Amino acid sequence: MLNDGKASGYDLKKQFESSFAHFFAAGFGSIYPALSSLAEQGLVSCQEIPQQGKPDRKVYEITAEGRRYLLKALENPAPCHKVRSEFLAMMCFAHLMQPESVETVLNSRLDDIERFKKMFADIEANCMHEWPGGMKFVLGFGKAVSAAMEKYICENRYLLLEETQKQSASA
Amino acid sequence: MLNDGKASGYDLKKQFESSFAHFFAAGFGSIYPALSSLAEQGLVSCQEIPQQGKPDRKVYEITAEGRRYLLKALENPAPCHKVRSEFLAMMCFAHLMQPESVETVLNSRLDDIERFKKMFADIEANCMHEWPGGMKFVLGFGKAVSAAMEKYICENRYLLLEETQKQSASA
DNA sequence: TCAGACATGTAATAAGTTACATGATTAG
DNA sequence: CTAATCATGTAACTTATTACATGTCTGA
Repeated sequence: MLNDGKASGYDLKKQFESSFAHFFAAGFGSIYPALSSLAEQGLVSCQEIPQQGKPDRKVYEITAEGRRYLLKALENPAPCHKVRSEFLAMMCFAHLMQPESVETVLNSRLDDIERFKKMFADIEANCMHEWPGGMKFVLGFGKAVSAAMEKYICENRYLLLEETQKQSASA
Repeated sequence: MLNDGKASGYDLKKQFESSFAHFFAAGFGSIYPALSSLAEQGLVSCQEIPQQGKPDRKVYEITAEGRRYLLKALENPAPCHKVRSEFLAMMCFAHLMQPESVETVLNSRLDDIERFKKMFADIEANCMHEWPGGMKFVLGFGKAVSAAMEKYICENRYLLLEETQKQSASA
């Protein structure tokens, strides 16, 4: 991310919460130690800007060595793409749940997707023009997958509810 | 998984590599310690079956207490669904890559998706009938999302390649 | 006046991955 | 004869999450 310009840990966190949110999570507990470690290795440099009332702002910038390192990292021919879904794990056992409980879970998932869609629209309206094609591709990917998930859930939720109904009727 | 019947760690691993592969990864290093810990807590019981030439087969079975624990765990109203994609992270920087390198990455992703699709078809043909609706929903979810990813990549890969071409032309 | 943005970090814990360690049987 | 399947586990290491710790400024 620093390859696209200087930033503080706080700035990066905001990116993780917006444009990167659909495929990569990171909290302060990962970001700050990572920046320190990168600085130690000489892959980024750090400029401290004194401030009143809050900790000094530390603005990080990628170095020439950092750029070389990034380029080498981009040579990985088969980067992974992993999903870890407690949601899907839970839905495997929908027949053990109360129908209202299944509804709640489904709706909360749909809400998450809705939030992503709003975020995508926001990003598209604001900062998309200044982005390279790669970022557009990645944003579009998120939109396409979100839309597919939403459509699938809406069209197939009956599969889950039928069974819990049967369950609660026999119980 | 033990709720659907007895199994050994080895058996569970096979499930993680087939029907669960698209939303939950686990290796032996996670499975065996987890089974031991569950047994210690009394949530599963273990029956050791002696064998020659290989370690005793340990068949685990869920206990009544384990079932109660599962039911309580299924009350979580907002289970998470996380994606961690080195693939998408890499594609953000496609403009820094060689066009052939981008092609390689894209094709390897497409191969992965193809493998998933074959696996889904296999599962559907074999064991699907005996499954509860939840498992069918989850399998269908995987199929829908895989299809959406494949379609998106095929229709939008030009976004990535245009830029690297420009890059290599100007270089 | 109260929430939220700004701004950094550490420490403890939890979780996950990888390598190591062993070895028979079976199908191609 | 070779690769895969069966079958278990531990130890070391890497990674990520959560809670803690602090405090100002701004807008509603």
